[in-house]
Amino acid sequence: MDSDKEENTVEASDSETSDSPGSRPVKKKRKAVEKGDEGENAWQQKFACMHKHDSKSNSENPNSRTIVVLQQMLDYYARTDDHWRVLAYRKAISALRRQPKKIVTKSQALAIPGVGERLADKIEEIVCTNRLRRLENASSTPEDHIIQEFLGVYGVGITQASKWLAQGYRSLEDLRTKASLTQQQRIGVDHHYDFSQRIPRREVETHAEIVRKAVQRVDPKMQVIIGGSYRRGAADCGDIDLIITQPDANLEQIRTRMLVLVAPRLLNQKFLQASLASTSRDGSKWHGASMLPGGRLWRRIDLLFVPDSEIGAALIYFTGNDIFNRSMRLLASKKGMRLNQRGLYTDVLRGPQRAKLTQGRLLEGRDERRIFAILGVPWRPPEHRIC
DNA sequence: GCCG
DNA sequence: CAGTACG
DNA sequence: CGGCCGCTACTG
Repeated sequence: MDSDKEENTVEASDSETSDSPGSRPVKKKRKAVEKGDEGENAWQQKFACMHKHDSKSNSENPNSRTIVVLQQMLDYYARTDDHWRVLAYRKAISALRRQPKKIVTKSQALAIPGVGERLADKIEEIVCTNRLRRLENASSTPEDHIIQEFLGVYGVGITQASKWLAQGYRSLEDLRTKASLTQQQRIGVDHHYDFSQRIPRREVETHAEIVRKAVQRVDPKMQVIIGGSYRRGAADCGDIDLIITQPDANLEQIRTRMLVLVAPRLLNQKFLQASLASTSRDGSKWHGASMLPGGRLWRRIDLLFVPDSEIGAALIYFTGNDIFNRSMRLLASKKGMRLNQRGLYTDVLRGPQRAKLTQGRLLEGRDERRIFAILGVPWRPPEHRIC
């Protein structure tokens, strides 16, 4: 679910509210690193993670009209399963959002990294005519709307949506009554309305508090950190992202406690309503739905189980946003490293078929700031990681 | 779609 | 394995 | 031209 459209951040937000170990402003000698790398490598500036998000870049943005139209074009290509084109549009829109002035001409547009010949033409057309003929030719057929609606269901991607359309299903009601659904899709269809509603920031905190209470009843040392768009300071969120961690506990201990003790209890007391995806042996996540006591809406809630040694990398991953993460990971790989939700590693040596020859050496997993520093990315507080 |  | 999901 | 995030994690 796209939870970050038009991300409105809370002003003067308490973005570091939650008890997050590893995110303390540790005083270290990373000054040289930051100063030295910033601006030094011109090519590195091309990565979105190098740019801090400007909170004024949403509604009062001079290019907002252009962005809206390009976004519709992006949505169209998403429906046609053209994900590389979608990626290009996302990057271009992101770059456009950072422009302080309105981009009017093709040459102005071409000067923006991420905008090429084709998109520059489109930008100029949008500015001049206030519309995009290509979009009006391609979009708004009934089939497009149906695909769009199907894609909004949890567990439904472009492949399944297209199949259902070909089979003649035309509404969520059709799916609910006639289609063969996986368990996830069943829940997704039945609660589509609930899941499409935004969650006020305050409510996210309430959900987290209930989980925290349950978790600390098992062990007071266990911690709950709110991630996702909440940690980026959003005023409302698409879902609830919680990191469950504990000092001096490994993943297996945390997972076992969560799956054996905490989750069953929360299900029993009707806070957790349904499980969508749950780790089995060596995994680390729980996806499902929750509802406040006396509430009416089911909310999507994701739990991530994280050992202390990986909390820094997990915080980066679970804070996002997704474009920021991909940018960080791409940058890491260009520098001969790998970044995932567990840590920053030196590159794995690979043989034929990318088979791993060596495990790769862990550079950092615990300290969020150090991962930034090693990559040469100036520290960005969560609210600046919106690309 | 853009970029190297 | 393909499909879908998470940030 | 090929790469575009993750040796990501779950489901069926």
